[in-house]
Amino acid sequence: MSDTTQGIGLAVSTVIFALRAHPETGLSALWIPLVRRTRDPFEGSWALPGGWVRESESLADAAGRNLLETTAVEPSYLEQLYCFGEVDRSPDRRVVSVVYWALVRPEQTERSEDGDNVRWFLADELPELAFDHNVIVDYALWRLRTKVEYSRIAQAFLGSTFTLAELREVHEAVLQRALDPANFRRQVEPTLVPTDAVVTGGRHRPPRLYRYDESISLVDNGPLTHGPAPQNARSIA
Amino acid sequence: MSDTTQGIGLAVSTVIFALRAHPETGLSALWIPLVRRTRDPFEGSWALPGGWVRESESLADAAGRNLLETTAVEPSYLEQLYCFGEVDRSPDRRVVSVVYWALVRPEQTERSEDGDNVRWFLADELPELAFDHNVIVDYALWRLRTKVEYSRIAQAFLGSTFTLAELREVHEAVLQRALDPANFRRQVEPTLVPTDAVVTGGRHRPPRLYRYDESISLVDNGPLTHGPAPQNARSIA
DNA sequence: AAAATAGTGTCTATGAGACAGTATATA
DNA sequence: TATATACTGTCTCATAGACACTATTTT
Repeated sequence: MSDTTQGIGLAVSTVIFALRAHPETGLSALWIPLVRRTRDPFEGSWALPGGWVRESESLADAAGRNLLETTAVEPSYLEQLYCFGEVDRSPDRRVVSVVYWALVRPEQTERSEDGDNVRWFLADELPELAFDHNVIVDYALWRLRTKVEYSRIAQAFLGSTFTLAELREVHEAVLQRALDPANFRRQVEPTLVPTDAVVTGGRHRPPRLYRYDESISLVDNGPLTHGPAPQNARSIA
Repeated sequence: MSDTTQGIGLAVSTVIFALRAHPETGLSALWIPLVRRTRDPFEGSWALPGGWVRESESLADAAGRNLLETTAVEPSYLEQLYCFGEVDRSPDRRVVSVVYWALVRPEQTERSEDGDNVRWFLADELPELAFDHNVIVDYALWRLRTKVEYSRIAQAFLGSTFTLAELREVHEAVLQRALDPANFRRQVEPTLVPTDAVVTGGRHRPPRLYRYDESISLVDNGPLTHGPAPQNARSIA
């Protein structure tokens, strides 16, 4: 273990997911914000929001800060995705990127409208991105879709109360297939707390509002969720 | 995104698992090799094998190289575990560690006997380690145990051919509980290829030898296993 | 009453696990 | 023949999915 005089740059990038209507089908779909690069390499290309890690901040903090700076959005869920460190992934100097993925609620994206340098894209219809960012997004999508099936992260897309139909819509948007309302109810209802409120105004029987069961964590990430040490997931209510 | 003049050290560490008999029960158990630190911080403490990432090697290559250097062992399975980057995890300077975990076969550990600076420990009975390495091992153990239940990585602990009893013993050692031989057979046999050979010499009916089904990958890591981009898992036959 | 969604009941297929029973080697 | 493990058969229970049915609101 010799001394370190590394010229390796350490960066953090974030794949931010939000749900919005698909412009054609009208159904909910996954969107992610990208930033336009203003310098080489890949000047003019779209890329994931990111930046260098500061010496005084943890990786998760760097991800949160950068996310806030570039898209004015606070996540309701944030988790480390993977650390990308191939030698040639940046054409000039060596860069290692710790990538996080985040889920945000619709109201959290309101302050972040499309500008010249930030634009929201359909996650499944991205242009060619800078660096290896297409692969990174594909991996993040795979992780999100896998995790929605065995955890309760879908709730991070919704507000503090929601109907079962709304929660089902989130699952359907992420998994890109219709789910049976009856079976879906039986699967998720035990993990929710019913409120006394219902939603009136529709032209049909008013559905009940539910809220999170705080005693059940959204995901099980093993020892990393508890304990004093590095956190890999944080929920910001 | 300002210029980078980071003083952050980028290191790679590896949690290496092998199966050996438990000194008391005699059953197979998980062991990991640790190295004794020869300098501050934590001089004299045991720590995970690791070192600085060189500018010309990928993270996985750095893990493989370091593993070979410190324990003279080549892994049959190697996967990125997590990137640890809390600010205060090293008492002097800032260090970000990309941690890998590896599985090795018994014959692969023969060249790596215990010395003054390398010693194998029972994974569930470790002393207090340097840095945050106890947390890291706990997380690696959790990941291994989780993954054994839904993938076929257990085979990476065994040679090219093996009996169902041997494979079951691996699962039992990792999961720390007995498994029903009949049910275990039905679960894993469809993923194996039977050979014509059997093992004679025991005082009972000779069991058949099986080998890997190469057409089924040991794990499903989504887009990262395929494609041209960063690999997060490699199987070295 | 018609329409639309909320919510319940129930049947079937599948897989995990418990455990009895049969097969084939060695001592 | 005794014994030990290999291997097979089968029963039960829990869960996922398909889908029929009832409930309750608005128009």
